Amino acid sequence: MTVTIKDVAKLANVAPSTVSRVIADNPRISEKTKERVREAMDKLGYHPNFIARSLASKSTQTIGLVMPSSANKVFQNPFFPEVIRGLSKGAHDKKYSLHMSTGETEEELYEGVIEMVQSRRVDGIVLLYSRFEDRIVTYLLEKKFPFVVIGKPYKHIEEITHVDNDNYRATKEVTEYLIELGHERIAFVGGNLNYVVTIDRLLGYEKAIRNAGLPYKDEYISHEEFLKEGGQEAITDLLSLDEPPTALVVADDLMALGVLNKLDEMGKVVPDDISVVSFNNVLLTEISKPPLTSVDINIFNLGHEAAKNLIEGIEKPKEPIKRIIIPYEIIKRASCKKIANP
Amino acid sequence: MTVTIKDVAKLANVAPSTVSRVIADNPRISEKTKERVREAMDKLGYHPNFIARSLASKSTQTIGLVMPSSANKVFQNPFFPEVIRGLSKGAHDKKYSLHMSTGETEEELYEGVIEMVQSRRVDGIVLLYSRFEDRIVTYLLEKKFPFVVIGKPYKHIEEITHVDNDNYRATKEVTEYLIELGHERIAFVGGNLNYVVTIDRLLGYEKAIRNAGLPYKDEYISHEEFLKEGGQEAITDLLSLDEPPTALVVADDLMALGVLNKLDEMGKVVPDDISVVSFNNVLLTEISKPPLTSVDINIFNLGHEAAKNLIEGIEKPKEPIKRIIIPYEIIKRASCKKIANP
DNA sequence: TTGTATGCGTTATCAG
DNA sequence: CTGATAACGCATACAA
Repeated sequence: MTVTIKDVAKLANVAPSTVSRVIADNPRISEKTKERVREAMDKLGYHPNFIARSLASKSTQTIGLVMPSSANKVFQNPFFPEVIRGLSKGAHDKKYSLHMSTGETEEELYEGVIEMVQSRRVDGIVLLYSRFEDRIVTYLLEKKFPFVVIGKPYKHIEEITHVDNDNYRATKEVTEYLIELGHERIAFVGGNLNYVVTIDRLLGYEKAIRNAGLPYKDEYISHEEFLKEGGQEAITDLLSLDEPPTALVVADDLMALGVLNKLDEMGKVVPDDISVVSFNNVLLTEISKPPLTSVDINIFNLGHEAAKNLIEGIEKPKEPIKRIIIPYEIIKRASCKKIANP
Repeated sequence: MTVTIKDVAKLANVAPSTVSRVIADNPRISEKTKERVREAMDKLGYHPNFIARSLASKSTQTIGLVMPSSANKVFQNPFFPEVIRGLSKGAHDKKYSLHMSTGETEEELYEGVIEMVQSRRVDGIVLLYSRFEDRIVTYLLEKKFPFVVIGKPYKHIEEITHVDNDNYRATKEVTEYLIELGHERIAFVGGNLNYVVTIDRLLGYEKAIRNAGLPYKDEYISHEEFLKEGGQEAITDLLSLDEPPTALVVADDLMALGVLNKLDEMGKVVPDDISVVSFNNVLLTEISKPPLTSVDINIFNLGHEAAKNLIEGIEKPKEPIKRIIIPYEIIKRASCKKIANP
């Protein structure tokens, strides 16, 4: 039924192994027979069976993707399509393909990873996020299974190849930008504290505040899950302080959109009454009202480099652990303004 | 190094084939030996090798996903994470996993599909969109390879299992809703005409307009690619007509967001000056200003049913072609209003 | 430069 | 109920 290497061999009057070598473009085969074999392949419409090849060569040319559990709202963040686009490109460049781990809950996700590793379906894994105390990381480390994380690992930084932005510096810089605009009451609206990136950004914010000699107040720090639900309350709380902030550093564009919405509801005008900066620079920032000043963290490249370096690590197991820092850029739009009169 | 079925067999004092049967939970094996074998598996930390299993059983338990080319901006639409969530659930339910085809251009995408099929990496394919004259569909049909499309196939509807909404009726209904609110000048802002869904929605719109005895004007129909670029111009054009529309039917939430933005820029207030309805009901609709009235097409279920039915088709090849229609629901928010005085 | 033989880890087909 | 043994389709060490 299906045409195999043997059929090709027969037609081309060579041994199956020769056909195999032609597929691999082995230089020790003469051009003449290569040509003959290729003709036979064409004539029969032959295509190598990836499964068989994988079994024999013990390599799947596939990388596994681990996303946050799909039940999680984070999943909806436009960050993911974009990072996948980068991963896809990086994989495709080296003829790898992508396998998605599936799972609704944390538990299912973890099992999915174990399954991928044990059943040898993938040659390596990319974690699309970095959180505290991640059992998955512990497991992969222990198994010595090739993987890279996008973001900064919580622990074992020296042992894990990762692709990250300098979120500390980026946040420091963007906070300094607000300070330069004359703001002295700047609040930080962070996301889930379980993600390492949240902490990095918080620390950068703090550094800028302290460097400028401004008071670092706990009331100015809030961590709300996401969008509608909590994010909204956070804003209400912030604005009802005795000295409400005049500027907000929001850790994510999508969250910032929710913030913008809430501010509008409360009758606050951005940027006249309050300035807002956020992170990621996804498509939405351009079409929000007003367009958001946002830190472009170059999501595509995060994915691209992750795939590229994972594959290098797979193919050259002696490759050292790497830390790749992707540059960021502050994209100034219309959501920030010099403070009127303090 | 790696522990195989043979190691388990040796330890449990049975034949490898018996171990294989225990894995498959074959009822003809006595509980006693099953127990013994399972103990051995545990003790050795055995895990079946998926690749080997696939080769022997000629089934990969994997379904391939075909998304629009990643260069395309459509890729950024929150529709995709959500539909993937559904697919993921549907696949996971039946112990299948997901393989992503990668590719930046149409050409690469097409090659990716051929590769998936020929190399037998996947048992079936889900097309996450439906467009005109899709070579991929033609190819899969010709190869008689199992696949389902999300959306309505352009051709060969009777031969392709697909999961869709009744977009015609949904758009008709939502347009009628605007008519009931007193609107008589209603424009349609559609997306890319290459997608079948765009046409269905346009036709539903037309039907409602004609049913109500309103004039169907070409000037009220615009098709712009996406967001910023063209969508913006479309709005300018519409509003500079002699009889500008008082309501807009926009074919996609993300596009609607762009529209809202442009309207705001032009000093138009939604819904006081102009009403807007859109489609998909993604997360963003809630946090836009104003919150958008949107048709919830139940994206998750589109994906879930697609996976479910594809797998059924794979496992029972005699299964008939199916057409699954996912119900929709109009979610009324704050972007529509009774017309003041015509 | 090419062919032969064997193995990759399972499942499936026979027997018994 | 269980055990040999032959596929599955390809890669590779070893021969020639």
